[in-house]
Amino acid sequence: MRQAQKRRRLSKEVRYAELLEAAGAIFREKGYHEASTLEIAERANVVEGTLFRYFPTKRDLLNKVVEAAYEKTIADYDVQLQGISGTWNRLRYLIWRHLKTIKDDPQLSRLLAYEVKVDPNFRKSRIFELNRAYTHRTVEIIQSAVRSGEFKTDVPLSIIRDMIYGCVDHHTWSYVRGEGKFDPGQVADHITNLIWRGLATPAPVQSDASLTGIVKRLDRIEKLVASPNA
Amino acid sequence: MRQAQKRRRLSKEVRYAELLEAAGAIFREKGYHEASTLEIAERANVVEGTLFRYFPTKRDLLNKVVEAAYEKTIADYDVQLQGISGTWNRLRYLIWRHLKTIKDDPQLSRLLAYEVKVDPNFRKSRIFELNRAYTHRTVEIIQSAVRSGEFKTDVPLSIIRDMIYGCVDHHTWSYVRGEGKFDPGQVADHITNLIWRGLATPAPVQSDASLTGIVKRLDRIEKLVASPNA
Amino acid sequence: MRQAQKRRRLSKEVRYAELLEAAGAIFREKGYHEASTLEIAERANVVEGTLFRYFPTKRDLLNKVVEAAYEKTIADYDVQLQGISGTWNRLRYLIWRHLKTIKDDPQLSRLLAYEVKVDPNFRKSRIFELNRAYTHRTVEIIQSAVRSGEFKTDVPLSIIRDMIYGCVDHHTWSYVRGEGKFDPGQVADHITNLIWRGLATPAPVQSDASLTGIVKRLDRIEKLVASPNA
Amino acid sequence: MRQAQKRRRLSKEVRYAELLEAAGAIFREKGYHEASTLEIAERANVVEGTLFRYFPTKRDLLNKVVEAAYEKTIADYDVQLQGISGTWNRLRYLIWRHLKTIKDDPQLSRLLAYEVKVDPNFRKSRIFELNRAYTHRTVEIIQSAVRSGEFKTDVPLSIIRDMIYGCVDHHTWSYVRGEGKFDPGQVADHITNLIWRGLATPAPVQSDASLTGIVKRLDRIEKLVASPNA
DNA sequence: AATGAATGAGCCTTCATTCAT
DNA sequence: AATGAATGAAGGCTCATTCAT
Repeated sequence: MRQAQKRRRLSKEVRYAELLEAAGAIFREKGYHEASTLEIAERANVVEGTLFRYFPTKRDLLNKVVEAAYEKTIADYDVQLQGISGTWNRLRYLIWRHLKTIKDDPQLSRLLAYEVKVDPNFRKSRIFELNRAYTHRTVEIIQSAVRSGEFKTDVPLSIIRDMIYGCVDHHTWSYVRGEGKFDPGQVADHITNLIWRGLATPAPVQSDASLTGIVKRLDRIEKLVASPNA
Repeated sequence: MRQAQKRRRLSKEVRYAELLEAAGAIFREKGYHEASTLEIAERANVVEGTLFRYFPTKRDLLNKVVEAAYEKTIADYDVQLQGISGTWNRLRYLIWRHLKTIKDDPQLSRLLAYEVKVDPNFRKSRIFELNRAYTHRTVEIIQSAVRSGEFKTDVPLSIIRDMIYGCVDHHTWSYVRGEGKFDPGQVADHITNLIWRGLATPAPVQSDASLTGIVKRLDRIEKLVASPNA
Repeated sequence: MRQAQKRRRLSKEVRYAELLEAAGAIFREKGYHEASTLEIAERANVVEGTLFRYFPTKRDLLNKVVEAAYEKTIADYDVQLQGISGTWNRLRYLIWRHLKTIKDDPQLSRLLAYEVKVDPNFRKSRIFELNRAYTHRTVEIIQSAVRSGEFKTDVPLSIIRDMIYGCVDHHTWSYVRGEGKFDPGQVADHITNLIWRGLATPAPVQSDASLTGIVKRLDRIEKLVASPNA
Repeated sequence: MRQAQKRRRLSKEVRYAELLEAAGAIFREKGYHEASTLEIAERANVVEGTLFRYFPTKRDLLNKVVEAAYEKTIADYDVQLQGISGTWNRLRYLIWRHLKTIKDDPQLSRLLAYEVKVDPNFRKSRIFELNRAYTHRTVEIIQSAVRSGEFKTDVPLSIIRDMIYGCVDHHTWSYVRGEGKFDPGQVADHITNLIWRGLATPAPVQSDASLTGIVKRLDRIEKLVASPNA
């Protein structure tokens, strides 16, 4: 009762989480180099020494921060994707989702791009794997469109993937710096359209030209127009 | 003869150039933060103090390094471009040229993207202007294709530009890190094709009343309805 | 026993005090600019980094040194003053006390006057407040003498105060530089007399001229002569 | 005609004077430590090396600056004084004149007090001599008043001199710092009055045997006994 | 007589990390 | 398991002064 809350005894997990969140906040705010382990420790209400009992180095702490956030971010990714059909729609969802992630946590993106990826050991890190898996979904969509004959094949998939993610990076750059803005929906549409047009094989194959086909499609349109959010 | 090269007196210009090249080498090798002014000075065979007689801050030195290299790189740009005609050809040249620049001096690109652009004052710097002018040429080509009716207009030019440069950045990323490789010619072809197909209007603009005409129009409508912002 | 005193672990308070005393010694000896944080740290048997864990800047260290010494110096000031009555006696005590402070720690005075007061932020510092309170006692004594009619009023109190402290400063200047000497008692007498004569209203009022008055005063004189320190 | 004003060839004296005035301006503006020899040289339109051909050290340059200004300031001093008679008037003129000097060039006073006098070798410098001569005039006036019986003698002259100049220093301190103001005429009046009253002997020097005579003498004794050092 | 490039020692300060307690 | 005092190496930068030209 004398001296309040001295030596709060927390479980390893809780303390770990607190450190992670403190580090996340500071790193996001200041970047890696400008952040100091001292202020991170202070924010987590521990002394510096304790920090280093949980994370061997500052760099490792950064990696863990980004890793955790990244994992959380892409958790329900696949779930959502299962509910969406059609190449255009699926592609568009992925791109939109990526843009939204940046919009919601731009500093995380900055950390990933400018602090984590810079590390010489990046390719051996878990984040690299996560990132690979993350972007690979795009590739899969395109691959299956290629297999079904919907898309042309003479452009390597990696180029298409880079085009999508690279475009997003460039386009959101000033927003991430806190200087601009962007509309995830619009940008997603534009990118998807450009990619789609660039890849889609000429019309003949892709449509059913019979009268019953026309009727079916008009049905679909009617539904879409009646409830645009469905 | 005993103690060699004490107080080598050089003209301002020569010493400046030597410092710039020393700094360029060290920055390219280690990046901004890992480089120290001491080792840069040592490499240029001067004491640290001398370095600061030529460049007020380490940051300024970095900027000057990148600026000089950048300026040299884009010097004969326009000249070459004048000899090339046709939207596809001109676009492809620009992209190829950009890729080649990265291939020839990958570390410069890294410095530019990861150290220079990060500076809060970047937007006020000469490099920013150079970069703007550099990428704007692409926009101009597309603009004139739009005006001539060769290209569609519904995608903002900035998106197209970001798609090109973003794709290049992503695609060359591992090379820049010293871990991969790429073929500027091939990549340029692919990107140009993708963009070109995504934008080029179909040669005959048939507006007929045949069933296939109807189907095409329905295609367009459906897509529009599905993504109202497109 | 091999390598002595590696990582002597002291309590915060002790180390703080040791740093303060080391800094005090060096600053007194060399002044602010000529002192280096390195030698201060060395004198305190710590590395330079440790010094800056205790004091954010060199300037702050100086301020703390002077503040601590100053506070100690004027601690029992009021206590003493309460035991002394009569305008002349009180004034003389204050002046003598000030002179004695300089005699006992001349370098502190130099630091205060030539290093601390020079700081643009001096007026916001605690030392400024202490100093104000310190010199204000003199003003209070004179004020009450003015109220009781003992002193004339046409000279502003600030001038009188400045005359006292300014005279002391000038007179002790060479001593502070280590080049001269002075006798606090004598100087205090002279200054007090000069001020007193310059302010005291003409005699008539101040004495009781009756025989009984004379007897009373002779009594007092006898007592004083019998025990001069009473 | 090609390259304008390269290597202005000036006589030694002119260049010396230009350097002096440049240094004076910079020192006054920034003080000794904050001024750099580079900016002084630049202001005088010479290179740094040239500066050191005229003045062996930065310190010497400061001394010469103050010396020159000081000499100029006290040049017509005696001339003026010859036109004034009467102790009060002469004293008042000296004090007023000193105050005016500070008012006109406060930064010079600051340099003298805080940069020049601090130099360990100050007492061997010409400025010290000038300063001595300068303040000695006050002593002379008082001395002659003492000889003529106009002033009392029991307070050392140095105390009186220090009281005058010290009071002025303290009183003008905030003005010199750019924070306050003062009126030379008024302040001169007050100081002169205080000193004058403190020293002037009462007009009739009555040594009588009446009761009041006894009382007065008892007054003096009592005070002497109370403060034996007086 | 002047230049001006170069020096070099030193400045204050930062901070990830260690380790005695 | 936690503390927190201490480290120590390095960091960018300044500037009076020198001296080859």
